[in-house]
This record gives sequence, structure tokens and C-alpha cells, in this order.
Amino acid sequence: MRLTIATWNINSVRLRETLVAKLLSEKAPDVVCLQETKSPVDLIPRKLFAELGYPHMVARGEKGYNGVAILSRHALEDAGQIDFCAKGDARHVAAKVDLGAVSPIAIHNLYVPAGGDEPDPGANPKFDHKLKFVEEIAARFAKPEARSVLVGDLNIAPLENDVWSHKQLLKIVSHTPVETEGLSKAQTAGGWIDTTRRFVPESEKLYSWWSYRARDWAASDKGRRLDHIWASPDLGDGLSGAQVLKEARGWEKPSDHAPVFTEFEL
DNA sequence: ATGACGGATCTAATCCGA
Repeated sequence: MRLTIATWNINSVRLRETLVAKLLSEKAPDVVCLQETKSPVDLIPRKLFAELGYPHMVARGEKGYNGVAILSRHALEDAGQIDFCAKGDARHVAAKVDLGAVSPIAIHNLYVPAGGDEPDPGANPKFDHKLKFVEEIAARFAKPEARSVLVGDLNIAPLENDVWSHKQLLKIVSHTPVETEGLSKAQTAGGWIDTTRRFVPESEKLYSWWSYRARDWAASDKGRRLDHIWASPDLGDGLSGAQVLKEARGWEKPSDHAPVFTEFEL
């Protein structure tokens, strides 16, 4: 059977409920993982999503910041959250997707801290938090469970062509060597497959985020690939496609992130 | 200048995003 998973930093699920609805009705992924929902769970417009064919949701939220949610056409079993860095914030949630005829898939939905401006963990506690968060990801996901997927806004653009200018971004938080090496370590430790790059060669520029501050985001096209879908090694043979839905960055009142899709044939 | 926007909050100016 075919399974399509999307991840999208929505930058407020309540303000952009119509954009989520547009994604669900026009692109019809099986599962959508959202980050920066910026909403308590009970205020997420889940009725709207249910009416569009997504009656299942597993989420964690807080007022104003962070927040992660998994919406699904298939039944979900809440698989809990990991309290990375013991902050008690809503940056991770996990679920098992019940696929009936075939074995379930585990999904981990993550929102890694942005890390502030100064890429110095001694001077900037936010950057320190980010580095520790990534270290904890590496430790926790070093031995992937079978049939699992790790997705989310990882806030790191790991490859040279994941940013508009490798050279100019080497000292910019999201593309510093300590971050990209940390993320690569987490990926290789578990043998995780960067599913997007399975289908878009590393020699090609590819972004999932474009700043709100540009006068014309599409014309300047100075983006970064911050949003990722990783698959456990055993799912490698089942990968059938991947894409960044760049058009969504141009929708009305958009998020600054575009949705990222991966398709499996399971 | 990459580039000065956009969201949430104790609705005003402040924190945060990356």
C-alpha cells in the first residue's frame, strides 16, 4: 500500500487552519506532521480536519510557543513524548500509524530549537540548548525501531546545497559546522535515510524555508532546507518519492516554511 | 545587508523565529 507523509512548520495552526485544510484537500497526504502549532491542544481546529478526512490526531501543545501535532487518515496510537533537555516544552510527539493489512509505522515528530543569533554556546543559552537537543536526538535515535520515521523542523540545513550560499552561512545559526556535524552524526549513528535527498541529488539546491524578511522571497530565493523526513534503514526499499511543496510558500498569508513530502510503497 | 517581516501575548510593546 502507498503511504504519504508530510511535515510542515505551520507557524500557528489556528491562524493558518485554512492553509492546512488546503493541503489536506488538495494534496491528500495520509499523515501530516505539524510544528509550531503555537496552541494548546484543545484549541486546535481538529473538527475541521476531521471533516476533511483526518479524524485522528495526536498532539502536544503549550500557549504561544512550540507545539507539535500529527494528523492522519489512519488510526493513530499515541506513543508519548520525549522531554528533550528536560524543559517540559512541546517539541516532540510520537504515534503509531495503524495500516491494517500491513504492519504499523512509528512516527516521531520533532521541533528542534532555533538557537538564537550567536553561534556560541557559552555566550548564547539558546544555541547551547539547540546543541544539547541534537545530542539527545543522536543518543535516543541511535538504534531506530523497525518501520520508523523521524520528521520535523530540525532547524539545521546539513548539506552545502541545503542553503543558498554555503560560504556565507557558515557562521549563521542553522548551518554552522557544529550543528551540521551534530545532525549528521545523529543521522549516521542510526543509519537514518534522508528521504528527500534520495530523490533530489545533493548537487542540486533545495530549500524548505524562506525568510519573511525578503522583499520577494521567490525572486531572491535565499532559502534553507530545515525540514526533514528520515526513514529507518528497513524502510529504504519502500521509498517511492519525495518533494518540497514550494508553491505553498506562495499561498496567501503563508508560513515561512513549505511542506515536505515523502511517499512509501509498503 | 539575505533582510527589516510576522505571530502570540495580560492589546502594547516585547519576546521569539532562523
